[in-house]
Amino acid sequence: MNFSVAKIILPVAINKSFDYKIPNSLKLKIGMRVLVDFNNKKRVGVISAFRNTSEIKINKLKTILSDLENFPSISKEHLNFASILSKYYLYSQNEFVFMMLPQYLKKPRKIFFKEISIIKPQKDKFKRVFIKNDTFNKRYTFWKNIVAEELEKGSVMILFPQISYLNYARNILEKDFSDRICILHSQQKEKELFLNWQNSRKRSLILGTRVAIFYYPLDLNLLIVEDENSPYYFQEEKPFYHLLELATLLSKFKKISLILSADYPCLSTYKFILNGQIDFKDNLSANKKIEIVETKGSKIFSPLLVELIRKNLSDNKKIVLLWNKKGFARVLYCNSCGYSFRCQYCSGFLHLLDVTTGICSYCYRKQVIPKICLACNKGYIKGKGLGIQRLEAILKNIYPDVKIATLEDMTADTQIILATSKILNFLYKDEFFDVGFLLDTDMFLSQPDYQATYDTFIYINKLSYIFKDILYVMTHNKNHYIFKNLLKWEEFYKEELQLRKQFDLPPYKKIADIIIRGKNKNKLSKRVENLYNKLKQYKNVKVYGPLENYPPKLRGKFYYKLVIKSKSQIRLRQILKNEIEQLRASSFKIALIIR
DNA sequence: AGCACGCCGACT
DNA sequence: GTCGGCGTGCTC
Repeated sequence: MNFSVAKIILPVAINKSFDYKIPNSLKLKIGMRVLVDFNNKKRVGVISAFRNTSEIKINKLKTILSDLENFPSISKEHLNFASILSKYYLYSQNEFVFMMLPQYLKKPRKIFFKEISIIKPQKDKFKRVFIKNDTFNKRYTFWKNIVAEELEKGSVMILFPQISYLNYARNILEKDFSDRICILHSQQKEKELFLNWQNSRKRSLILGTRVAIFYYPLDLNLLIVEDENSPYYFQEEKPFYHLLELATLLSKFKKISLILSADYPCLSTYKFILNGQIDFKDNLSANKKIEIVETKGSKIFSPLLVELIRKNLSDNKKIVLLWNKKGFARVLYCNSCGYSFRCQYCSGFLHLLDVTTGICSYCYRKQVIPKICLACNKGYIKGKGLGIQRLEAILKNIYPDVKIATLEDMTADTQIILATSKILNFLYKDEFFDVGFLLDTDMFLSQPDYQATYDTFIYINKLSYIFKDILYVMTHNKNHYIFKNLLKWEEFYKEELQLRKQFDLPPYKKIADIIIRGKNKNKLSKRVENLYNKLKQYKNVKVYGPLENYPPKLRGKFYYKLVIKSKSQIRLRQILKNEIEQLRASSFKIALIIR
């Protein structure tokens, strides 16, 4: 049948397609890219449907200018999935469709594809399994055969939290699947990503970061999320999705299996494991050596620690001291009038980067710090709070003959290395150290965030893989419940879940932080108040606020926060979608964190 | 989303 | 007077 009108999806932030007349000369299919005149600009659009009538007067319709390909880049199924996603994420179907197109295809290029016939494998069951083991290598040996089996019938996608991890895994997987591997991540050049995308359309093994899920091939047969507890899986900008959610949605939509693979599950996954919604395969872990050392007094380098380090040095061990604060001092103040240096654009204190430079902890703007206070003209500027650089200086005093350096500056003969949590990247380099000392355990535990204990648990356990001999965990508070079950993870998880339940926290209740920023503080607070009153009217949710966000001022803009709690994640997303979409065309910007 | 249009306040 | 920030409405 010959249709006269095509519905075209264009890259705009509204859930709406636009009707165009079809010229006789063109053979078009759903999902094809075409060139159209939209708002007096030539834009690439994607055909979503064919009609013979339009709600717009036929003589007002413009005509499609040209086709841009011989074979559709987007399938009907992808259009459908984009529509499902738009129901509760802060993006329209249109925007999701364009997320599924590589950048190269968003431009008006005419492409001739080699036609490929894709046979969608017959799948009819959504199944989730969690595979637990210490390292990627061990987990891989477990699911390698499943990948090989599923590749017989279609494509497999494995997602990684970071590009460095992806490259590390690629080296391992290439030995088994070299001819099938396609890599997709956001830092590839336009052309490169397009070529990889093209290769990945059929019977491929795709390795990618979180963006890759939008490029899934039609014959996708199995989805694997590696290192599933990684914080990198949360997209902190629009459309604010968590990859685990998206992976679950896609697997359900396509009725395929989802393998979650990590050293430890995230708490919400563990809750699903407990109630039987996720299968669980635990493979015995290696024995970890973690020792909790109670420290007393305010000195970081207590006599006990000094001796412990000295003993390990004399045994010729390579030592890493872990301290997660950079720079020299954390707060700069005048010892006479008490004036403290803050960033003029943000609300943050300046940290001392080197002898004369202060740096804002939020915007990284640098500022010269005078010796004498400019406020009272007589006091000297002093620093409070230890940064890793100051720690290095103290250490060189205690051990004058020992080679000490930071992780960035270390050489082969460095004996004591000072490192921040960045050291976790060594997990993907297969490099190990002998002995570790976690010096700032208490600071991790006292973060004002309900996730602090869980995050510390994961941090300590991940750290322990890096050390061949032992990881010493220094604390003033040995009675904290985290230490009771540091090596018995299920005990820890059960206790943590119980606390979360007791205090109405995730994964029992879903929480959204709505963060609104704007230049005009008064107008902003009125707007936030307004939104609060609207949100309050919904049933079965609790709204808190408005609160000043932390930091309350950043790069010259003010930040307010509303917190909304709900039992149902979907309901929460729908409410947010309703209320926040209306605020789009205002001078205020919104960020969302949903946990 | 991006853009034009129209309204109001502040200031060469 | 007019420049520019911001709210509103439209795009086939």
